Amino acid sequence: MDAQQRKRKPPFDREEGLAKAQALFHARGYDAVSIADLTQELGINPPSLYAAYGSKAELFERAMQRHAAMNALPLAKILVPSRPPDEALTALLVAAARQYGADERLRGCMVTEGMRADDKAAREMAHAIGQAGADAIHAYVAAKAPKRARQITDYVLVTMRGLSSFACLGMTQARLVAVARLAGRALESEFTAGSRG
Amino acid sequence: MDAQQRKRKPPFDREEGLAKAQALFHARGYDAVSIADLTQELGINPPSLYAAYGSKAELFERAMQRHAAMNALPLAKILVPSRPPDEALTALLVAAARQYGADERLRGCMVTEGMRADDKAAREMAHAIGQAGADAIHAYVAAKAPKRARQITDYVLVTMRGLSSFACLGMTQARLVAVARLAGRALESEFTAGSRG
DNA sequence: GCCATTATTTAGCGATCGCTACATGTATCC
DNA sequence: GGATACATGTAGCGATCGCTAAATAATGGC
Repeated sequence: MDAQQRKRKPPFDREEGLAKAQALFHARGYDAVSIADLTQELGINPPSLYAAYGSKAELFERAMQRHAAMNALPLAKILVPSRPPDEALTALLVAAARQYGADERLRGCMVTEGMRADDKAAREMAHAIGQAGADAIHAYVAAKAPKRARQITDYVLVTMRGLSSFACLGMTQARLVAVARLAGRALESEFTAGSRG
Repeated sequence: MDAQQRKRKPPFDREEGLAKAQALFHARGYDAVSIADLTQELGINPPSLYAAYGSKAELFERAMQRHAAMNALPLAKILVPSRPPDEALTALLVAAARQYGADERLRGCMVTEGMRADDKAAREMAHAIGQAGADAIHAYVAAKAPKRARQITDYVLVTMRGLSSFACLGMTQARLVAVARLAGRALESEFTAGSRG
């Protein structure tokens, strides 16, 4: 350590850093991404990260919010009330399958997968963010089949959860979409008047 | 450390220890269970654990094998060739839903959830063990609808994966079973001669 | 009795975890 | 210029991770 001076880089781009963190968390999941991974990817040191984002959990939360804002499925466009509900929900499943298998590195649903993190705080953040989407689907279904809304919503969410998991496991987009289409067939007779209760 | 003598307990029961480890891994998942958790639960010290089971990953593998041997779904009894295949596969989904939601603490499928562990070795062990079940289902389906075997098998596995995840998230057994039954409806028209492909 | 084997004990290894104290540098106000 | 605010740098905190070396106690063969 001779005549070495400490150099300082200009302040780093927080939005760009958040985008990189989002990609890392999405690709590997909350628990498998360390602070060291993040600081290396963002090209900064830990104090800068904490000054900018507060903590690993808060950074994860902001990354999920960014993901939800930029990559969320267009529920409002897919679940239009004028559409036959079985067709609309099938379209939702297919759209999810497409997105979950679209990017080779960012597979599955970041929020949905986050719900199964080992860290409790991360889990709860993911659950809170995911609840909004679940509520939207439930509200749509309830308008079409009030008595069976919970079961149908459960089914759609379970299928999406399975699609996300298999996407993370490497299933191709084509196979995911084929599964989504087949899954939609279970809904075909669910919205006819008085069907099954 | 006065006149304190080192006392030694009798050798611990390895099978009982494996059972306890199995429960721990099932309840919390591979990554979230530490060696300290295991040694405390088994009432032993780390060297005893390593002498008996080799490593954390090997212990996990043996726990999964034990789980598969004792708690596996009775595929051979459910997927009997004489049964209508849509009915048999629905029964499989329902049986899975029942099992995944049966025990308050041991929710979901240990093997299936293990496939998503952060640790690579654990993931691969779970994948290898789970492959046997997937192959069995595929073989059954292929005997009934060779051309659509992969898609139908994918659908069944995705649904089971979703059921396991939601079981881990706390969904009641009744709701899981209802989802399984609804999921089965997608299969009703898949095995009629020449349907869709 | 006596040794070899086996299983336990205490104690701690090196690595990594999330996170932070403190000093150094730059920018902004006056 | 000088003071203040702030973001960066180095360095390292205490805790936990999976795992193990070395010493001690029980066991079985002879």
